[in-house]
Amino acid sequence: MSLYGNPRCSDCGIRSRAVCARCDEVELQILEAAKFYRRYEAGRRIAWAGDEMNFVGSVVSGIATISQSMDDGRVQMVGLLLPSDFIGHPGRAITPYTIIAASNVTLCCFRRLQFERLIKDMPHISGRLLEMKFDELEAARQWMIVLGRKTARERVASLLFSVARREISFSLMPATRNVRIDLPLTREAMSEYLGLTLETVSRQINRLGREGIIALDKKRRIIIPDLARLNAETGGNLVSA
Amino acid sequence: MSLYGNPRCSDCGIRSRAVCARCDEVELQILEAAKFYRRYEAGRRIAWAGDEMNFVGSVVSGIATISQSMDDGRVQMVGLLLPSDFIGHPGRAITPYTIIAASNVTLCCFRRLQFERLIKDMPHISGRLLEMKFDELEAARQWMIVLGRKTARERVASLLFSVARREISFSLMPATRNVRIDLPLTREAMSEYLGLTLETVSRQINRLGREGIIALDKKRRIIIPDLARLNAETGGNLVSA
DNA sequence: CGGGCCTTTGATAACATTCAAGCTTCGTGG
DNA sequence: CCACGAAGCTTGAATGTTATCAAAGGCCCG
Repeated sequence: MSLYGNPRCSDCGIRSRAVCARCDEVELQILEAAKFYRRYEAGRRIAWAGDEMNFVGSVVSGIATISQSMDDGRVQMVGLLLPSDFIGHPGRAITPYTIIAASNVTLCCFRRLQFERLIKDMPHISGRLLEMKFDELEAARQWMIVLGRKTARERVASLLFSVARREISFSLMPATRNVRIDLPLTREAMSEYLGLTLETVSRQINRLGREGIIALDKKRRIIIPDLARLNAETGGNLVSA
Repeated sequence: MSLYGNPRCSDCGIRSRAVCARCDEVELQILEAAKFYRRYEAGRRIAWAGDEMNFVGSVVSGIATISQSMDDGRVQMVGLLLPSDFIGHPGRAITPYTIIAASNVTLCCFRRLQFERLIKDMPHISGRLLEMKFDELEAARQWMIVLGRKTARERVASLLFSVARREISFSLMPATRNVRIDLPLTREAMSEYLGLTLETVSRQINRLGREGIIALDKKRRIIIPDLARLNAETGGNLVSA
C-alpha cells in the first residue's frame, strides 16, 4: 500500500493500457493520492442515463455495459467496458448512458472536478485519453456495420469472435484452437448489444453449436474449436482494414 | 489574405466550432502559416479505406460521407462530415474509412506530421480535439440505436429530423415551421447511412410525404411543415437525454 | 425441494429485401 | 433546342428473415 492507503499504481494490472499509461513516476504519485476505488456487484447500476456523475474512472477488473433506451423501452447497448477502459466525460456532469456491471467490477476513480483540473496540466493523461477516444470511436463505427448490415447469424458470430480475440490478446500463450470464452452476458444482454431479440440470439447460438462452429458448455461458457472457421461466419472482415 | 497567401483564420466561417476554436491570435498565426486548402468536387473521393493519409483537416464548406465496406460489397456509412468537422487521426497514417465528398467540399488542411508536432505544444488544439471526439462518439452511439432498434420509417424520420435540426442551428432566425432542407444525399446514400435498401428509403420518404409530415420538392429538397410532428415519427427521443 | 430467472423451441405474423419494370430528371451533344 | 441516354427514383409483387407470442424445459440458489 502507498502512503495514502491506496494500492500502488506501479502494481496495477491495467497500468500499461489505461488513461494513466503514459504517466511518469511523479505523475503517478499525484494520481495515487487522488484516486479511490469503487466496487460493484454483478447486475448493479454504475450510472443511470440523465444522472449527474461526479466521478470518472477506469475499469480495473470486470465487465460493464453501456446502453441507451428509448421511451417505449427499446434498448440498445452501445459499448462494452473492459479492464483499462475509461468511464466518464471530463467537462460534462450529466451522462447520457446507463452503465451496468455485467460481472463484479472494480473501478479506479477520481472526483470529476479534480480530474478536470489534473488533466489540464498533464498532457500525458489528456493525450492518452484522446488516443483512447479515437480507438473507442473506431470500435463504435465497426459496430455500426454489424448493426446496419449484418444478418443475425453474422452478428452473433461477430460478437463471439471479438470476445474471443480479446480473450486471446490478454492471454499469455495465444492460440487459435479450442479457445474458451466465458460470456458474462445473458442472452438478453447479447440481444441488446446485437440489435436482435433474445430468441433470435438463442436460435443462432444453438445453430452454430449444432454445426460444430462453437461448442456449448453450461450455457454461458463457449469453446471455439477453430477461430478461423468462426471468423468465416462473421460476414468477413472490412475491406482493407 | 494573410502574409502567407492564405485566407485569414479570423474571417473563417468555422472559426468558432472547428479544432482551432480555442486558439488565440498567436496560435492562429502559426496555423495560418501551415494551413493549405483543398477542394473536392461532388462525388470525388477524399480518402480510400486502407490508404495512407498524409494530411488532416477541417471541413470548411460542403458535406462529406464516411463509410466502411465489407468484402461482398455491403456498405455502411458511419458518419457525416459537416462544416467544422475534423478529418484524420493524428498519429496514424492509414485510414480505415472511405471518405467521399457528397457536395463540393473545401478542406482546411495541415500536413499530418506537422500537425502532430503542433498539437504537442498546443493544448488549445488537443483539448478541443478531445472535446470534438467525445461529441463524435456520442453521435455515433446515438446512431447505433437508430441502426439497432428503429423501424425503417423511424430511421428515415430520424435522418430528416437531424438534418433539419442542424440546418436550424446554423440559421440566423431559427424556426420550427416550414423548415426547408436540401439533402445532398441520393436515396442510395441515405440507405447506406440508414442500414436499409434504397427502395425502402424511397417508400418511406414518399409515405411521409403522402401523410403530410414532409413536403417533397424536386426529389432532393424537402420542406418540413411542423418539426414536432416529424420528431414524433422518429420513435421518440432517448430516455432523459 | 421449490421458485425465479434464464434459455430453448415452435407457430405465426410483420417488416424489409429482392427482383423487376417503368418513370423522372438532368446533362450532353447533335 | 430538342433528343437521347444515363443516373436516380418510384412502384409492384413475391420472398425471406426476424420479431412476436406462447409454452415448456433447465439451472442455480435459497
